[in-house]
Amino acid sequence: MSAEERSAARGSRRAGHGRETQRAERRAVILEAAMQLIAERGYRRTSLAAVAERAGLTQQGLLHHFPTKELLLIGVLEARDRWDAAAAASGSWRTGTLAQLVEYNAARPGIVQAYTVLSADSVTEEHPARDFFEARFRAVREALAAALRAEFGDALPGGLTPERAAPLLVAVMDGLQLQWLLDPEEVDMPASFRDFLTLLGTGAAGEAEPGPGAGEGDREE
Amino acid sequence: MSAEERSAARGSRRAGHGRETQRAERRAVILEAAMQLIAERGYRRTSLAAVAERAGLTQQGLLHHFPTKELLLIGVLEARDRWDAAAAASGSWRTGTLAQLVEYNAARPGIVQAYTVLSADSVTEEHPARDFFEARFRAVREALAAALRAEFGDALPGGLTPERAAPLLVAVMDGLQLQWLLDPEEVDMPASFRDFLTLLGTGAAGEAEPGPGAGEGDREE
DNA sequence: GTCTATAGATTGATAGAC
DNA sequence: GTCTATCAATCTATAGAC
Repeated sequence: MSAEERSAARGSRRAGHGRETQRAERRAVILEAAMQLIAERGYRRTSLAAVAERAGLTQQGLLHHFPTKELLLIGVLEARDRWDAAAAASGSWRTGTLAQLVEYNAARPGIVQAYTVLSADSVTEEHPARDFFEARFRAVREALAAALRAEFGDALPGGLTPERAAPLLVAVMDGLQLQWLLDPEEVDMPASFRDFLTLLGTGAAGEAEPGPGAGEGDREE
Repeated sequence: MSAEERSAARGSRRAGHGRETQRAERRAVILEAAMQLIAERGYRRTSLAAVAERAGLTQQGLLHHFPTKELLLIGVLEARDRWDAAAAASGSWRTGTLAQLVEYNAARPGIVQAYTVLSADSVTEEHPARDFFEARFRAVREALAAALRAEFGDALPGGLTPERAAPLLVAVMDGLQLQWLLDPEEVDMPASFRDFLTLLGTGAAGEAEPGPGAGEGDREE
């Protein structure tokens, strides 16, 4: 009975799926639970027991998949980068894509919160994610500068070089996220980001004020 | 003997200084230690015992001045706002003042780190500093917008209204701090901020490119 | 007002049965 | 691969002597 219950709880083994797949699914469930909790409470206040409970196993079962809390954190960060692949991995960035990404983030406060809390937490001494974020920010700035250079050449319409615009773009995105998380009613993150693109001169300045009565484009539903 | 030792350890009571002053000095020492440690390790990883040790008293002595860890945190935040009064309290903001503030911050990574870690930490659930930062960001945006309006009227040279520029200014400052803390060699925070002021059209655009060979002004020594 | 002592809870991690 | 049981450390906070 208990064996059947456990088997059922894990989901019936589908044909053609080997143990590798099951293992990966289990890890994915754990990582999802960990990301949710880190977003809710921060990394340090998130206990392994709480993650395990939400993932539907015991703390010790969790430690079988991620031997330490630090390795679990790194797993979460890598998963977020995978999820975020459109922004971090491919070199095919354009400013329009960035505006879409901000739009996308504005609908997912949990993930944004996990990222905001973790990235700021990582500046503390000997934080396990410090190297990760340092490398990530550098890579993002470089990829962004390269993409801007490919699109606009040596200078953006606003006058900045791509290399000087890149850290500002990243800063605006992160800074707006913080204000928006604290006060979503007051801060219109996508609109503010479009304002910044307009300043840079890379934004679709025409689209910034689409005019009233247009029946297409911005509809949500 | 022990009474004399204790009296000596606290510093001899100077004439004209009452108990109130001693108490305030004691509190200031504790707050300084707490801010240092929060900057180094974050709020949650900072134990009361560690703060007490650095402040030169026991954990229980500390709890006499700040009955809970949360009240200590609030004390630190209020002290930072007092220290930061030039930026947060007075309504006499101008963009030149902001550039100076960024410059000033660039020389004080400890305080910037405490602020960055705490503000991001505060977005987590039921964080004791959440209300503080929500109110603070709102007040800063409003004061900034009012100052910009007084200086430039309904629209900045770059085209934005003061109310739309304000959250971007705050975002750039916070976002640059994060990147700079992680990688001070790579990120020139004051220069990037001046780039942003140039975009806004409020910056001293002439100073932005002083030209090579100038013997004055930007020297670091 | 500061101390010693300790309560009371939670944490990350290990050992070993099944 | 997941479980039960448990450890050792650490934390915030309280009680009471001096």
